[in-house]
Amino acid sequence: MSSTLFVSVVLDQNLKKPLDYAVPEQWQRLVQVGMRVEVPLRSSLQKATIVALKETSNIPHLKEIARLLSAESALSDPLWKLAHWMAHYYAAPLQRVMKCFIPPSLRKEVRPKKEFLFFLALTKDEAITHIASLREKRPKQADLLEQLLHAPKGLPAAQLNSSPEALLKKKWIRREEKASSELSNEEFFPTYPKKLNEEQSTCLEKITASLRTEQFAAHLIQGVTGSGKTEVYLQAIQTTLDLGKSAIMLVPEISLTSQTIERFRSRFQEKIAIWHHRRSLGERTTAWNLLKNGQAQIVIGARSAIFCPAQKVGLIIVDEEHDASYKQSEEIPCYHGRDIAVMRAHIERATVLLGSATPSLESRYNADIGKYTLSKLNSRATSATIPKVSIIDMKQVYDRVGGFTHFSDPLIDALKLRLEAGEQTLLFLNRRGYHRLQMCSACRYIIKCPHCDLSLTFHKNSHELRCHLCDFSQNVPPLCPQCQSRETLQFKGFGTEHVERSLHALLPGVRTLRMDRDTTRQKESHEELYKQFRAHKADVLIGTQMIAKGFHFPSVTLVGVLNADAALHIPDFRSAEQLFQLITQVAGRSGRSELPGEVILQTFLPDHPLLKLAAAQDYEAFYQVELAERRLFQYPPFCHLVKITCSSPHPDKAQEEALQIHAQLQKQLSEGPLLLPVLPAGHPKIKDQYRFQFIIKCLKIKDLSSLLEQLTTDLNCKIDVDPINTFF
DNA sequence: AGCACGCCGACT
DNA sequence: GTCGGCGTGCTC
Repeated sequence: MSSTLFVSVVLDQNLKKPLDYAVPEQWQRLVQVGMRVEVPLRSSLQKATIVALKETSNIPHLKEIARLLSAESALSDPLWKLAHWMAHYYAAPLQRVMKCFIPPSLRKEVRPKKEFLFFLALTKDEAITHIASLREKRPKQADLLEQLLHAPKGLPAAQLNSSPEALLKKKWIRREEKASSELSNEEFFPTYPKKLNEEQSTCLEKITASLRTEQFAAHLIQGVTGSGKTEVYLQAIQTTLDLGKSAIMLVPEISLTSQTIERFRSRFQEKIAIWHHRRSLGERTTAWNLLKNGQAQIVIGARSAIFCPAQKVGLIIVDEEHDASYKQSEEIPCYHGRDIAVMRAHIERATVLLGSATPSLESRYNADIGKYTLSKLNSRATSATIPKVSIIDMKQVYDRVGGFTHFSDPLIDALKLRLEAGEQTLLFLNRRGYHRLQMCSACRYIIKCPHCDLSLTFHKNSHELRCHLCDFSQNVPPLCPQCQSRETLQFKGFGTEHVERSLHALLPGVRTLRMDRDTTRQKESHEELYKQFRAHKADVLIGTQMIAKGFHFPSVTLVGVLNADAALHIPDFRSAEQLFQLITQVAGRSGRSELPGEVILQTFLPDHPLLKLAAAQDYEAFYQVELAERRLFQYPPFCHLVKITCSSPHPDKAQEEALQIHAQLQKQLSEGPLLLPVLPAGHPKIKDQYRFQFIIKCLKIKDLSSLLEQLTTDLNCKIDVDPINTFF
């Protein structure tokens, strides 16, 4: 082993550029790329990761590394390669990329979460005596003793009514370390592999074959809702484990519920680690360690789970690969979890499995040109049939009723039938709140958020106006803020709250639940609502996007989409695709067991070809039409897009910066990449930041990366490679 | 003149 | 991220 005199390190704190340090003699043979170290910076010590070993450095008078924090590299070889690829492809500073690979749980050196259980250390009689004597002067201690008296199996600290210190000191109670929740003794009712139908087994055979080759292979499973994709996943994972390798499974944020996890736990028991952003630092450290030392061979998580240190990765699954939550758009690096998954599989010589009922155009196209192996699952695995879909022309309804209504007659009739039959209904409306905006009828003033360029939404439950971009809220003003007229505010546009209220007016006694961001603010409320509806505590579930995804409600037989055309008004190349996926997904909620399902799409554009395709549930036809459009107008998958956004509290400055970068790129770019003009973003102002942006089209990101990388270091802008939308 | 505040650049 | 330097603008 040669000795290293200098190293480049990336600091944990937000410093874009790597810094060089000298290596003290005793460590010169020990240092490695990926090691965690502590280095002096100005007057303090900072944690950092070594990113390069050097024999020379251009910087004079280097300071020395202060401490080695790990004995070896924190990242495996493949993960290092992946990190560098990411930094290059997404034109992101290595520092930001390292943030993904070395999450806060490691950077802060959090110890794995320890949970304690508290027990009574006395006999029952002793306890009762003590409770009596404590009751007067130390009521809290008495309460605690009493609580533990009734809990012979012990209680975790979180459930104790008062702090246990005093009683611990007296040795009246004792505590024991609980096995970490990851490897809990909780028993899961084990399930066994199900018999596959012909489509499923053909698909699984292809996957098994590529798993055995131990070479990179990509599969796309295009399977209608209920076609049994998950069972294929489960058996593919089993094969992976049998080969002595580990598996990573990505699921959309929203479907990471205990239902999903239990399904996997009951098949694979303790070998599973769970990885997502809502877990505490301690829990994540536990999961990380289990994977790192090979105790867990399966990890299930949202997009960030793709960076976890699973050993010897053989299989990576991306469920619902078209789902937008895989794309990180707000923060740098703006990566796509699915694309990282494919690249990681490539680097690890693993098999990657993309699954969806409505694959993204990109993935399906990759299958068409032979990059991915396509397997179709067309038949529903259970006896369930594909639901009947009808389109209702709301223009006619409007003319006949003489005004706006949420519910067309066919929808009301269908609803009533379900109520009588004791079956359930989903109503989907992609807007929350009560009224969308309020306008003064005297002066036409629209009440806007003071921090964003967006009208405020009226929420009836909390009786306030709220901004859906920054969560600012205020009371409803008694006068028009502009012309001071009284009682001239008109409310326009309707959201889920209004639908719920109207439904109660229409069908008195109907039991409803509402599921949108307002009712799912608390941590567990999402799952709580879901359980309630499944337990038939309500007849109708009204909700936004989030009710479309992944849930299985056996007794839902009707789905109403109240404004099926909403997405068509957004000027974005992906609108059509997103609408098709959304309608297919909502429709998939209906009739998933023996009962036949029905879907009603209400729209003001009943003749729109896209809606007809969506109603016919004809993915192939949709794909051909949409692909032709993309080819004609040069959009992905026929090119790559890069979105560059500049923001500033001053509108002129934001625009100025964007124009400057635009001009600079224009000058440096050769033929090929195409720069579209600088425009205000779809939301031109968010949280007091004005935003200007432009799009670059190019055939290969490679042609752009070196230029973009230069932007990240010099200028203040956000680069989004392969953005999920071009408008917002 | 003296100080508070915000902006900006450097940090090895 | 965090610190310090610098310029602006306000107060004493």
